[in-house]
Amino acid sequence: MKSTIHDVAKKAGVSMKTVSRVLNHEPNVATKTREKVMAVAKELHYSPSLAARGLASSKSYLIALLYDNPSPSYIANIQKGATQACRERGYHLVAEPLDVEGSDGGVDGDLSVEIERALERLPVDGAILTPPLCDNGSIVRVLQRLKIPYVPVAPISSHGNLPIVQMDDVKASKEMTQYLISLGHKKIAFIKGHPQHSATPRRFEGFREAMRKAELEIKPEYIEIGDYHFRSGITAAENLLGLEEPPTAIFASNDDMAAGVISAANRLGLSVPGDLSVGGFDDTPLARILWPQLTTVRQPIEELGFAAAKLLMTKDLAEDNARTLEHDLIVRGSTGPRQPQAVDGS
Amino acid sequence: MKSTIHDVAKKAGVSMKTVSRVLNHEPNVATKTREKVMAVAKELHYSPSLAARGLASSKSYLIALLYDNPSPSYIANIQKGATQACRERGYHLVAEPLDVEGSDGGVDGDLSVEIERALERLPVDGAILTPPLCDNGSIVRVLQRLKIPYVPVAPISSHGNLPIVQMDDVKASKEMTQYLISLGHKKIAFIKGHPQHSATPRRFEGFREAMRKAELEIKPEYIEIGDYHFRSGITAAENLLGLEEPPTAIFASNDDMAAGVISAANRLGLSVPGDLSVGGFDDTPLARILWPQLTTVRQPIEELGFAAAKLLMTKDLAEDNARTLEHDLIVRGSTGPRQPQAVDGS
DNA sequence: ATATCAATTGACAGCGCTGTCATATCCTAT
DNA sequence: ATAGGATATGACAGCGCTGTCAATTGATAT
Repeated sequence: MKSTIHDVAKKAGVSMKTVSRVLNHEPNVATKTREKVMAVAKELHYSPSLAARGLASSKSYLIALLYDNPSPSYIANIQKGATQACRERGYHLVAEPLDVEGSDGGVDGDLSVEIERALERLPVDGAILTPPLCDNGSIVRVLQRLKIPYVPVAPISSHGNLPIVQMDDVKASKEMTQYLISLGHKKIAFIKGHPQHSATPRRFEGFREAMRKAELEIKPEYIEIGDYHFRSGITAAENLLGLEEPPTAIFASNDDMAAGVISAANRLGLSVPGDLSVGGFDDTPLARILWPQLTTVRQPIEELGFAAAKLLMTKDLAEDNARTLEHDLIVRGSTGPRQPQAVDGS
Repeated sequence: MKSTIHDVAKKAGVSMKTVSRVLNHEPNVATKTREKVMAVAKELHYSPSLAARGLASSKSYLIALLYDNPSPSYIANIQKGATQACRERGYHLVAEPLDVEGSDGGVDGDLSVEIERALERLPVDGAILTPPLCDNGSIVRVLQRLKIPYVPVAPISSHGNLPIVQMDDVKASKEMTQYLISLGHKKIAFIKGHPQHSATPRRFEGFREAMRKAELEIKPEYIEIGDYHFRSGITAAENLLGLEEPPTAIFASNDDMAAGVISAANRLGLSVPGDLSVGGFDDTPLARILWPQLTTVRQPIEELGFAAAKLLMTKDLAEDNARTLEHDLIVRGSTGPRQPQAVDGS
């Protein structure tokens, strides 16, 4: 039933090695031979055994996606992009969820063991490291010791001169802020994310740059510190909107917190975007579910996954070592022009 | 660097075959020998090569997770459970997102080809089929032709006497309805999901059973048809709440629609749960983000993934052919006792 | 002590492919 | 026509493991 390279070789009247060459797109095969082999291979429904190939060439045609658990949709998108890239080249994506928190008490022993066991056994040809894993020393060390090439997605720090894929958080954040400013807002508040997260300082930096450039004051009381969760968005918004001179726009550095802001505003009887404009970041599914729908920044997540996988497979690992992909500012209903004080909309 | 079975055998003073036996938990190995081998293996950091093992035994120790794209969180949870099960047995999970919609115009040719190419090359030992794929004829056919064992997760139809894993939608829905009834509600509306989806009729059935059992009338105008999306929840709620005699509780058959209901209610100035109780289904992340948080049904998704993978690996594929896992009714803030008409709360 | 049988162990081939290196073929320049 | 070099092909070993089956050991019964 299942045909081997031997069958193809015999039927095509060539040696196994030649078939192998054709299948691997190696050079130095006569066009005629190549065509003949291709034809026979198709006819016989031949497809090479990954195991045999792997054993002989010590490659596995497998790429691991290492992740902890940021939002499910983030991972799903990375995974989608990566799988797509893999398909194009006959690779496959192996999912390896890790549990940084779970590995008791922060002693990084457990985690290393977990990942090591998983990867020693499975000789993947490369690994994609998503945040926050890409900044986890013990994981990176294991990878290096196992000599597994990896590509960090949106890491905080540089990884030697390893190529990384990322987006420009600073620029995106700046664009959102500038958009808010262009709507006439001057009193703009910002809600930072979790201090540990790599994007947090970058998103704030973008905000600052835009404000400075527009010569707008950043009042200290307009800067709140959140943790990327819905709840913290509510708290921050309550503080902000309780101020004597509340902001007319709030830029929350992710969608969940922005959702919190909208929720809080609604409860305080403020209309969005009439009384308050709200900007988010990430374009999660939530952004479209909210009412009004959220103006936010779409991260090129799927593209990041695609690029990471491709880098791993093509071993351009030395070429240019940071691929920055383009985001989009998605304008929806949660932002609008600043309303003149003390006058109701419409 | 990388040690082989040969190294272990030599160092332990036994044959390779014996080492192999120990590693595969085969019987008929003297306890003493087993321990000795284990010790040496650990000392040498030995871990078998999947490729070699696969080649020799024609098994791959790989399981494919085939999915289309219900919600990302659904897949993420299935994946998490499945990976966990895989780890316990030295297997790995390969993610294979498929695109049923995308395969042009519904001619199922494309999709078959897509999956076939992916799977012919990668001889997985089994596949987990998530909805809606498990009810897709062409996919099932490919799997059968390739002789790949598969376990459907929550399929509509039975698959011969193949084992499946599922939850009891009818029972869960009934419980939610009974809970609503126990709060004193009598005018309870139901929002159905997308007609194509397997769970839709089942969830409605549970609702009906509970209502019938409580001898409560199901007014035709209290039954709305949605599509599992937020938007349809809004529309349905607007219809329902615009009725002369509006319901005091709405049971939406998933969380997204329930979120729509809450949103619509808020906009109409109704308080939840004061004026209207709202129940959802799925316990998506959204359920905790809403305000008030949603009373809903937690599906045992992770457990389903775990069970499916385990079935595949242990080849109990004939034993009992439907594993029904337990759900939970999660009571949160969106439901409360029925308020006497025309009296405000507190 | 010896036959008998089960438990334990090992020798060896070979899974399907690719790397290495040798060989055969073709073309170009003399 | 012939050497020289490039191009195309093939023979063969072996990747690291497991299946088969034979050999050895130990235990039990006579």
